[in-house]
Parts: sequence; C-alpha cells; structure tokens
Amino acid sequence: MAYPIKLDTMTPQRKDAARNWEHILTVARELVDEGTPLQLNDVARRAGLGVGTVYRHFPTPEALLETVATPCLETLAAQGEQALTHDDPWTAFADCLTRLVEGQVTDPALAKVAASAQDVLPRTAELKQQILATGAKLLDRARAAGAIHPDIDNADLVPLMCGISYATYVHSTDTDDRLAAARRYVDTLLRGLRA
Amino acid sequence: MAYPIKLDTMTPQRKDAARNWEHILTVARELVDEGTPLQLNDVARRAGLGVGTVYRHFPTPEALLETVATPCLETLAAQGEQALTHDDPWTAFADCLTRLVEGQVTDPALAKVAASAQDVLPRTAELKQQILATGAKLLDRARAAGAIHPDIDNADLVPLMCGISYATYVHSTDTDDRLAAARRYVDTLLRGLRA
DNA sequence: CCGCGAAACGGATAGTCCATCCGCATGTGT
DNA sequence: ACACATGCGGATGGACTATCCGTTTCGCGG
Repeated sequence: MAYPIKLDTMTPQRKDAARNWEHILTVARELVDEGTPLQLNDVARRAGLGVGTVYRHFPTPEALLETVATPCLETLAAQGEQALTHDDPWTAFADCLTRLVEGQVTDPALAKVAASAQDVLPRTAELKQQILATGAKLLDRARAAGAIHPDIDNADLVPLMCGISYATYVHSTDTDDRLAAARRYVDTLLRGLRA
Repeated sequence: MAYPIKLDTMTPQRKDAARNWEHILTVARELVDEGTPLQLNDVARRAGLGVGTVYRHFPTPEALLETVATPCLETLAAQGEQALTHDDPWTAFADCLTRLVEGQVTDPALAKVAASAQDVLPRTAELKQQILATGAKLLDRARAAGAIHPDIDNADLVPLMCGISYATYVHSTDTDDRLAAARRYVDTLLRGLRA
C-alpha cells in the first residue's frame, strides 16, 4: 500500500488536486455515458493528466465508477423516501420500482453499481443499503395491503430490477428503445407481482 | 489470416488432433462449470497442451464457448420442437420457457451464448435461430388462444429469458438457490405475460 | 517396414494493457 | 521568500493475449 488511498468521496484539499478530481469525474461521466468501459489509463489520456494522478484519486475503476454513480444513487434514495409518503401502497411501490429501473437503463454506471455485490466506497454501500431499506418498506406496505404475490420476498427486489435492466441491454443498444422496453417489462413484472 | 481457421464444429481428421480437440473441450467445460472465465492460455496449461494448439482449434474464447454450449443448445432446440406437439398452447409455452431459463441458470456457457448478439460459429447461429423460431411459434399459438398480454411481442422473448437468468446471478452465487429463484421469477413473469 | 509430405504441435516472442513508483513541480503556511 | 508537504507525471515492470514458425508426429504409398 504505497499511497494513503482515500476510499471516500471527499474532495482533496489542494486547489489543483480538487480541480483534477472534478475533471476526472467529468471525463469519466462522459465515457460512461457513451458506453465505453472505464479504463483509468484511458481516462487519464482524455483528461490530459498523468496516469498516476488518476490512480491516486481513484485506485480502481470500480472506485471511479461508484463515485460517478453517487449523485444518481442519492437522487434515487431521495425519491424512494418521498414515495413512502404516497397514499396508495401499490402505486407508491410501482412508481418507485419504475423509477429505479429507468435509472439503471438510462445510466450504465448505475446498472453496474447496482448489480455489484461488494462496494469499495462506504458511501455507495450506505446509499445502496438505504435504497434497499425503503424498497423493502414499500414492498412491505404493499404486501400488508394484500397486493403482493406470496412467492416474492424483499431479497428479490434488487435482482429483478437488475434483470430487467439487463434484459433491455439484450433487447437493443438504442437508449430510447431500451427505455420503452424497460417500461413494458416493468409493467409485466408488476402484473406478475400482484397477488 | 495465417491459418485455415475452422469456424465449424467438425472434428479434425488426424487422430492426435481429434484427441486434443476433445480434450480441450473437456477442459473448457470444466472451467465453465466452475465459473472460471475461459482464457485460451489457461485452457492450454490445464490441458497440458501448447498455446498454439488451442488457438488453432479455437481462434477465440467465443468460438470455444460456443462449441462448449452447442450440445445444450441442441437439447433445447429438440425440447422446443417437442413442446409444439403439446395440446394446451399456454402450458406448452410456459414449460418451454421454464426449461430455457433453467438451462441458462444451470450452464453459464449457455447464458453467455444466449445473451451475445453475434455468433462466431454458423452452427450456433443456426441453433439459436431455430430455438427462437419455435419459441415464436409457441408464443403465437398462446397468443392466438388469447392467453398473452398484448404488450409483449416475440422479440421480447430472448431478452426476458436472459434477464431472468441474470437476475438469478445477482440474487445468489449458489446454483441451487439460483435455480429456485429462477423458477419463482419465471412464474412471476408468466403471470405477468398472461392476458 | 521405410520414407516422405502434410498436418499438427509447442513455446518463444511481440504487442497490449494495467498499475506502481519515485524524481520533480506546484501549492501553502510561516 | 523559504521550506515543507502535497500532488503530478510518465517511465517502467508485470500480466496477459495472440501469432508465427521451427520441430515433431501422423498416416499413406511404395
């Protein structure tokens, strides 16, 4: 372990470092959006920085990917909390699920982070945990209202979401097509989930 | 293009070559079953053969993977044909779908080949095409019987299957757990597919 | 049984990509 | 302005991939 590696998302102290940190993140976001797999070497070249700089800020591609995905995760977490205030348990659950899947389909970073079992950043783990918890709450509420088929339990939520997002990848490479497919698939899933 | 590369599954003529071909396939099957990613170099070492030998028989990991998956594909194709003879359109379709998903969950090679958009071996393309066609026929029959929700068309079949198989991967790493999850997910999907 | 041409083998090696390390530059507090 | 800490950058070693060609093995015809 050569560097005092930061495994959190805190921006570094020095001004140039902070600037580079942001810049790397921007470039990484662009790469993710155009579907290119995140290679730190590649990121460095595109950012006009040395490889070492990138590796210091983000020791692995996963760390960079998780940092890129963090804002989206935060949004989803907030939306989940909000869904808990809706009146109808079923639509609250259905809407939340739809949004989660749409997020994954729109953003490859999110899809990868969601599917990965272990996280390198504590912040990511925390957010995923939180989203999972509110998802479970929404599912519990819907179940309590007698709207959920007994076969499905809370642990199935994340796999099913990831499965749908993956299915849209197999279906098409075009984002619009994938979004349309995602909606149909979620609707199908919801019909199947209903008691 | 240095070698007269074989892109079909024909066993080579000479005895030693045929033996090695089989041996490579056996080793590859073992690697696939234990979840190791297929690296030709690795295959060569484990088979006690030179790298060149492996690369001559199978120019890419994909070619090897597809050859490994071929017998399973053939079985699935045959089962599909058989399903067409069943009386009830819905159960014929449902049984076929269940078997296809179970195949993918049990065999990682199958899952990868199914999800890949382009095939390197003509035989693989042919078999996939055939399975797709009978799947479409089964779905058409069920639809004609008024049992299928209008949102879903034939092109959704493969993505949904791959999605479920992927979902089980996210759910668990244990094969038995994954198989159980797969059955529940297929049932859920089928409920959602029903008109 | 032997010899010969074709077929197949094997591993040395070049190319590619990834990640580390450390000498140098830049920023920051005194 | 100086010194120290922090960050930068790319040369470099290590791992892996895939190719090429000199050597070996096979099997057929004499």
